[in-house]
Amino acid sequence: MDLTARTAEQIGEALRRTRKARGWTQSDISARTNLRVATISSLENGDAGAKLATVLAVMAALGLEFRLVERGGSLEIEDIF
Amino acid sequence: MDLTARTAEQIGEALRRTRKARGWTQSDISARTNLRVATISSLENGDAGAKLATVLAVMAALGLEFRLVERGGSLEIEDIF
DNA sequence: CTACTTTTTACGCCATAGCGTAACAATCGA
DNA sequence: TCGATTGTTACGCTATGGCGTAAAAAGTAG
Repeated sequence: MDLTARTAEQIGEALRRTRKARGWTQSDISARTNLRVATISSLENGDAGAKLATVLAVMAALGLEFRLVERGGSLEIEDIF
Repeated sequence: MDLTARTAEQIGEALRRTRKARGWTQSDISARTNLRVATISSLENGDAGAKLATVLAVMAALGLEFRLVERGGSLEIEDIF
């Protein structure tokens, strides 16, 4: 499961996929973040207008963190050693 | 240079670091994104209220992309093969 | 110390995120 | 097939992001 994202749609997809992988509902995320289910829904559907705080809250609830990497940079040997 | 981020502050720092590494000014980013210099400044200083679109625009200008990874998950062997 | 560049902050304005609340639609299990 | 859970959409409301514009503050080279 590669969770690379350059767009709000890709971030939303990644969040939804992770949530499903955890077996959770949007309501579960809502409870853990104090965000409304509607907000989670909107975010998962790729709302680019969402606030960074909102994204970070959901990420935290899912136990995820961001890594900012060079575009297309798919695991080079220097990254390992 | 590890660009892992869980907070708006960390994202801002990562963006600023990358920009400096490219030898660019906020004004350069502004030109490439049509965002105001003030907006770039605010973002680099950790504005959690920033819009996702804003973050993504700056990321694109810097040639960066997001990777959503398990918290603390620092390169496990399964990620390589 | 002085000019120039870069970054930060301010003000008025408009657009919209996320809230409470609620209804509606879609998905799923028995 | 149907009841129930889950997800999407809507309305009015308040708060605030990012805009244009501008000025002040901080950093840098000479």
